[in-house]
Amino acid sequence: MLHPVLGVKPFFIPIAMRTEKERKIVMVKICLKGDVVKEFEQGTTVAQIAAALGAGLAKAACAAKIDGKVCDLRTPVLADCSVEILTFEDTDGKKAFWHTASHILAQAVQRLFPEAKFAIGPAVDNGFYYDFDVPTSFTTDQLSTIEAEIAKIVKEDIPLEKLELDAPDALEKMKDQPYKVELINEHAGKGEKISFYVQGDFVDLCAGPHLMSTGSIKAVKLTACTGAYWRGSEKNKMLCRVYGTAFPKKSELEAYLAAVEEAKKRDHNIIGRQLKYFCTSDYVGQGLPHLMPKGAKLFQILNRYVQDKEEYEYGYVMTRTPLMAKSDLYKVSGHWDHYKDGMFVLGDEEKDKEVFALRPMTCPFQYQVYLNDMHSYRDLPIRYGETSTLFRNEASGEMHGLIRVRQFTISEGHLVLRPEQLEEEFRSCVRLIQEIMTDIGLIGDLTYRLSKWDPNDTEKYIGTPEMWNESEGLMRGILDHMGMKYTEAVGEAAFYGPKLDVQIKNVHGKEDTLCTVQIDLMLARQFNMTYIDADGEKKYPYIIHRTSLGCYERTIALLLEKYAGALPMWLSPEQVRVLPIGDNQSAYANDVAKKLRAKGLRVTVDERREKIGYKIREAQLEKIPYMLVIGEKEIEAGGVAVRSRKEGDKGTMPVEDFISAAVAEVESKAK
RNA sequence: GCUGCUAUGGCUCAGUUGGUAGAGCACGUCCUUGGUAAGGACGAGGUCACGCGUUCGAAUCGCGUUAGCAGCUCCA
Repeated sequence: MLHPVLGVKPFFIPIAMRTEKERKIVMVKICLKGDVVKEFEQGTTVAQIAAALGAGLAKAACAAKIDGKVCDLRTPVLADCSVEILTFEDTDGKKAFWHTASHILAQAVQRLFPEAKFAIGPAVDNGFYYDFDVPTSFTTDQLSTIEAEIAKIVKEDIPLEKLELDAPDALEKMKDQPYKVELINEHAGKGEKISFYVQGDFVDLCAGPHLMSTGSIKAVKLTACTGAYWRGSEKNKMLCRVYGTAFPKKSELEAYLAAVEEAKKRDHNIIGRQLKYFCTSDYVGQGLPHLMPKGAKLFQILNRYVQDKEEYEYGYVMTRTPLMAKSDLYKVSGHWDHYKDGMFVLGDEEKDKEVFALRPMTCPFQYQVYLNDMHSYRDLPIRYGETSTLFRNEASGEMHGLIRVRQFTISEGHLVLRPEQLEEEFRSCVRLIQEIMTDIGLIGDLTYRLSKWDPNDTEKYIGTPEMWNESEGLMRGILDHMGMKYTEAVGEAAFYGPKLDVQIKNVHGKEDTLCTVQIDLMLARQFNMTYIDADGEKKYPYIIHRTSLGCYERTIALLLEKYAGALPMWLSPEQVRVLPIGDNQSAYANDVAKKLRAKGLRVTVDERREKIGYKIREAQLEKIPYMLVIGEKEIEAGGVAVRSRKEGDKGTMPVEDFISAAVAEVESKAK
C-alpha cells in the first residue's frame, strides 16, 4: 500500500533504535497524513528530507515546521524532532511562496530600475507586495514590463541562499539602501545576527523562510500599484507599492482571478446601485448615499425589528435626542479635544458667539437625559436606546459605498449601571448582537476583537493607566468567562474605554467593525453622572456603550454582499409580485394582492401589457422571492401559480395555502 | 489627506493620429391578450462631469475642481 501523499511505502522504525545516536543519526517524525518516523544523519536539511520522501514533495515544499516552529527548507535537523513539510496548501507554506515571489519582484525592479530603493516586501492574505522608493510611480505599462522580467527570473530558476551577517557587515552590504539600513539598525540594537537571502545578483534583508529557487513560482500576476507610507505613518514618505499574487500553476492563478471577478459581482456598491437600494449624487457630496425606496424599506424592516427586540426583550427605553449641540457639550465629553477634526462644526469659533457641531455620537446626549433626574441604585441598570443618526467628517479618500459614509444611522445604546451589574449587562449586550446577527444571517462571518488603548500614545486617550488596566481587565475577564474567542488589538480603543468590536469582512476581504460593546469608567466622571447607593453615598456608575445591529448602512451593504442581492424573504423589500397574464386577470390579481397585504406581506402587481416571460425575467432579475402567475386557469381554480426565485415553477395552489406558507417563511426568518 | 486609475443619454459601454457623437438595455407611442428568464414597429433622449486654457477647431491635449474605484493613512 502506498502512502496517499508521499507515494512511497510508509514504514515505521522502532523507537528502540535510538541507541544508535552516537552514529549521529537523528530520529525524525515526519508529520503528513499519517505520521512516518525515519532516521537521518544529523545536519540533513529539511529540503533533503523532503527529497528523500519523494521528488514531487520536494518540488511542492515551501517551508517546514520543526517541532511546531515554522522554518526554512534550508534548516538542518540537529536532534530528534518532528518535521512537517509545508506546501502551498498550508498557510505558512503559502506565505513562504508569496514572500519568495516578492523577492523576485524586487529583483526584477532592480534589473529594470537600478536607481530604485527597496523598503519591505511581505506576503499578505492573498499574495504579496513590495514597497519601492522610485522617482515616479510605476505605470500600467511598466508593470507589464516588470511582469515580463519576473517571468525571465522564474525561467532562470535561480537558487536562493541564506546568509547571516553581524550588524557592521550587514550595514556595509546594504549601505546604498537607506530603508534597509534603518531596519538593520533596529535589529542590531537587539544584538541579533542579520539574515539575508541571496538570489543571483539580488540580495535582500529577510528573515525568511523562502523556497529553494525562483523556478517554483510558475504563475505571477501584478495586480495593483498604489502609494503606501514608509512604516505605515503618514508623516513618512509615500512609497510606490506594487501588489501581486502568485501560484504554483497557471490554472490556479486563472481560477483565483476568476474568483476575484466573481466576488466583485457581489459588491454591494455595484449590486446595491443596480437593484436600486441606494444612489449617490455629485451635487449632494461624498459619503452621503441616498436610500431609495427599496433601501429605505429594508432600513425600516431592520429598524422595527431591532427596536421591538430591544424594548420588549431587553428592557430598553427609547430616547430621541438632538442631532447637534453647542461646542460646550463636546468640551465636557472630551470630543472637542480628541475628535474635533472628525466633526462637522457649524460656525466659526473666532467670530461667532456660539458654535454648534453635528453629533458624531450619541453618548453625551443620552447622558443629559440621565442627568435630568436624581437616580437611586434601585433604578439601575437604565438602558437607553436610540436609532441615532450621526455625522462624521471622514477624510475624502475614506468613503466607500454604504460601508464608510459621512452620515449614518446606528442602533445606539447606553447602559448606566452599578459596577456589580457590569458582567451580566455586558453579556446581555453580546447576546443581543448575536441574536440579531443570527436572524439576519451574518453570525457565521463575524470575528471578535478586544480593542485596547495604546499606553505609548496617551494624547489620544483620557484617564489614567490604572483606569485603563481596570477597564481592560474587566472586559477580558468577562470575555474569558463567556468563553469567547477573540483577538486583541493595541490602539483601537475608544478614547474613553476599551471595546469589544464585532468584525466582518466585505467582499474585497477588507475588515470593518459591524457592532461594538464598550466599557466606560471615565465619562460618568466627566459629566458628573451619579446615583445614590444603598449606603446613601453618591457614586459614579459604569457605562456600557453599545450598538446592537450597528450601522444600518453598513449592515445593509454586508447583507447585499452576503446574499448577492437575493435577501431572505423576511428582509425582502418586495416579497411577492403578482403577474396577471392579460388584462382580464387584473381584477383577480389585485384581489389576491389585497389578501396578501392583509397578512402583512409586501406585494406589487405587474399589470403591464407585457408577455409573461418578460415579467418573470424582470422579477427574477430583481430577486423577488415569489412570483404569482395569474391566468384563466388560476381564476377558474381560485388559486395562484407560484414561482419561487430559488426553485422556479411550483405549480398552482389555493391562495390561502400560499399565504400561510409565505407568512410562515417570514416568521421563521428562513435564509 | 496621500498614491494611482476613471468620468460619453437613466444603465452598460463604442468613439481609431483633435474636424461639433454611436450601440444595446431602459423610456414613450402604436400593434400584439400573451402561460414561467427578453414579441414587433416607430420615436424621443447627450453643452461628452464642471471650470479655465492650448488650437482655425477639443469628448479627444494641459491645468484646476467635483464625483467614483483600488490601495495607504484615519475610523469615538
